[in-house]
Amino acid sequence: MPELPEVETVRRGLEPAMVGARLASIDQRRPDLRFPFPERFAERLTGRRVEALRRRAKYLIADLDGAELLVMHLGMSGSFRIEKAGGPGRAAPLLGGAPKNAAHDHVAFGLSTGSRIVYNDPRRFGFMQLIARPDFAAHPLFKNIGMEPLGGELDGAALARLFAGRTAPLKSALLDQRLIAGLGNIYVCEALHRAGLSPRRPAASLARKDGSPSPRAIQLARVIREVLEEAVAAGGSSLRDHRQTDGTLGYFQHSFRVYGREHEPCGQCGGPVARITQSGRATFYCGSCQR
DNA sequence: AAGCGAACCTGGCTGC
DNA sequence: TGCAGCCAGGTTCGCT
Repeated sequence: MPELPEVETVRRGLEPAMVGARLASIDQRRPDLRFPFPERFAERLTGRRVEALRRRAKYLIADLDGAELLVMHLGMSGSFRIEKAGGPGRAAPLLGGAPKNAAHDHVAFGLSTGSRIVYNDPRRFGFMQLIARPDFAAHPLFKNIGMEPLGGELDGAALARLFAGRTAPLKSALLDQRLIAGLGNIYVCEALHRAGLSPRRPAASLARKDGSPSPRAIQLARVIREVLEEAVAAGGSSLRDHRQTDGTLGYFQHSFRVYGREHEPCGQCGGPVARITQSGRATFYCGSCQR
C-alpha cells in the first residue's frame, strides 16, 4: 500500500499526536519484523521526546531528543492506529492500512499524553531501526536513495540525466529508489499513462544524445509531480479499506486510470487496458495511447 | 555494472 | 463449504 502519498498521509496523521510527546512506554511484542528490532529497542526509546516527524522516500523518521532517530518503514502491509487517551469504544483512526487482527499489533508506543500509537503489520515486511543522527545521510538505508519527486529537483533535465544510458524499461527505472525515491507500482503506472509513454520503452529514450531532456522527459516529470500531489491531497489511496487520520477513506483509489483496470476501457481512447509483467511486477497500461 | 527473478510473510479472492 | 492456487502497495539478495 504505502507509496509516497500514503506514507506522507500517515506522517500527517501521526504528527499532531506524536510531536512534542514523550515515549512513556514501549510494548514490543516480537523480536523482529522484516529485520530484528534494534538491540534494547524499548530501553533506548523510553523517555525520549519526539521533536519532529519527517518522511524521506517511503520512510518515516522520528527525530528524538537524544542522539538517535527512529526510522520506520511500512513495507507492504504496515499501518498505524492512534488510540486516544480515555477513549475505548471510540472509532480508532487508522493510518496506512486496514488492521483487523490484533495478533499483528507488533509495537505500541505509549505516549506521555496518554494516547497510544499501535503498529500493525500482517506481512511483516515493515521494520524499525534506530540510527545515530550524524550518520543519517551516510547510513546504508539512505545513502543510495534518490531524489524526492516533490522536492523541487525533479524536472525533465533531471530525468534525462538519471535515465541516460539505461537499457531497463522505463517502468523499472521509475521504480528504482536509487534514482527517484517514493514511487511505487501504482503511481508509476498512473504517471506513465498520463504522460502517454509506454512502460516498455527503454529509459534512455527520454534523453537526447547530448543528454538534454526531450519534450517527453519534461512531460513525464510534470505528471509524476502532478499525480503524487493529487494523491497526497486526496489522502492517499487504497486497494481495500485504507483509512486516513479522520477515519474516512483515502480517495485517490477512485482516480486510478489504469492500475487494477485490466480489460477496462482506457479513459483516453476507449481501448482495453492491458496487463503485463515487468521485473516480476504487474504493469497496467494502454497499448494504443502509451507509446 | 546493470538488470532480472526469487525470496521474505500473511491474507484475501477465485475457481474447482 | 473446503481447499489449492494465485495475487498484493516493497525491498534485498544473488545470479547472470
